[in-house]
Amino acid sequence: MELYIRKAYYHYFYLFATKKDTTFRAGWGNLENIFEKQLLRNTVFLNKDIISPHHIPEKLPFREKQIEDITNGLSALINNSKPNNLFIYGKTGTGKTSTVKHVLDQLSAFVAKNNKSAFSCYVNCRSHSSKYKVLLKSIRAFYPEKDFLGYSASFVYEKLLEFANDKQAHLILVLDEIDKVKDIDDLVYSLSRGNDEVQKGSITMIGISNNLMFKEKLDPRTKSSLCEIELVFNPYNANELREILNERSAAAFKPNVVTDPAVSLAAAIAAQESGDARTAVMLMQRAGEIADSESANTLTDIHVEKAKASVEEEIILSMISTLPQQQQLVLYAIAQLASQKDRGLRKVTGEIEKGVLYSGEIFETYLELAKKFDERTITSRWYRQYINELEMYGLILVTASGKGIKGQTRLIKLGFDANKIKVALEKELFKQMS
DNA sequence: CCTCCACAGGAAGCGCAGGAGT
DNA sequence: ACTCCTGCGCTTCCTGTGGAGG
Repeated sequence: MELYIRKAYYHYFYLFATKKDTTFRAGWGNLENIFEKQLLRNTVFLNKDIISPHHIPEKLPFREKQIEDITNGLSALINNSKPNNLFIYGKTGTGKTSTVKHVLDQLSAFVAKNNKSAFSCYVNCRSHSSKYKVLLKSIRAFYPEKDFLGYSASFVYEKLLEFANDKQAHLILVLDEIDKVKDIDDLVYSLSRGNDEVQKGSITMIGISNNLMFKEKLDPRTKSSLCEIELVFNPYNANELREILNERSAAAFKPNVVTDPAVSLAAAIAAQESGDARTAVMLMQRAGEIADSESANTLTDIHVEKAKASVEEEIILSMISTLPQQQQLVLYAIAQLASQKDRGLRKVTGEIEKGVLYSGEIFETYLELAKKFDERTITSRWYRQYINELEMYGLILVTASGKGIKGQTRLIKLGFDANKIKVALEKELFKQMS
């Protein structure tokens, strides 16, 4: 199968290479017109970037206290003493990263003005998931002209200390998603040791995590040195989300485009899901796109309602695309069983619900599916592990079996619409088969 | 009350990949 | 270039649990 695709690919390139001189250039004239048209097209947006989830706003409403706390924690370096390490916890979309970046921006502006020596470096530990990788990433930020790839971990570490010592610098390492670092105890120990060794500068860690359990798993010594100051970012409530959206909408959309019910609905949906500002912002952005496609002049709650389905789909898709293939098959087995009519009409806590499945029957279906797809199978033990993970991700709901059911099993229900998940999984699984 | 059922989930260990040390 | 080490995904084996049924 792969061979055929590769052949088709070459064929395509062959055509492209030979024909581009004629067709491609001939198309230029049209291309300009398309963009011209795009430019003239009516849009509700003023600046779309501001309503994108990646945008970091200058003002962070409802985070004044956290900003103050972080600033206080770091303020020691103004007097050339060593700041405290910080540990920040909060669910996704509660503004942890934005707030920290905001404070560091302010700090670097202050430092430049007042001739202080402080450097900060942001490391996302999802992609830099070991002590070595974290050190490498930070040393690159401090010596941008030199590449230390290939040097040993201890050398990179010494180089970091040397930098702090030579420049009498205060280094601030922001470790986002710090729970992803495998040898976290080692990293924290080294960095706090380093902090003691540096004479006039300092090394400060700001750990960010959305996993509260992570803290409990740490070595007690690691915990006490990393969590010198602890901050919790609570989820936004609907009112706060509404205000955030209002503020951003004012800059992102043209005046008098966004209606109040639209903002209220987007805030309500996001607050209900998790208090996640990212979801709220995504909803507004998508609603704007939908309004554009309808050539509407105002953005109403109907657009937001439509955006909800699309945003939800996107979240599901991004979630399941990161799952291992076998786990996708397990989820597919659940979706398939749940989408069968009148399947799993079972009593849960007194009430009859639809689509409630036994753990055992899902495993059997999974085995059949794997056979059909010609894939290897995992054992039932690991299958249970996968089920637990799927529950953690919120893709399925799990309850323990009670009276009326023989033996001890678990009742499993999909967290989202079965057909939507099925379609998304088919896309994903088919992609991997080829 | 005992036994069976239908699982849950802990512990140990195995093979592999990839990084570190030499 | 080579060994050694370690984390990861997974299997094997096992003990535990709560209800049905005799």
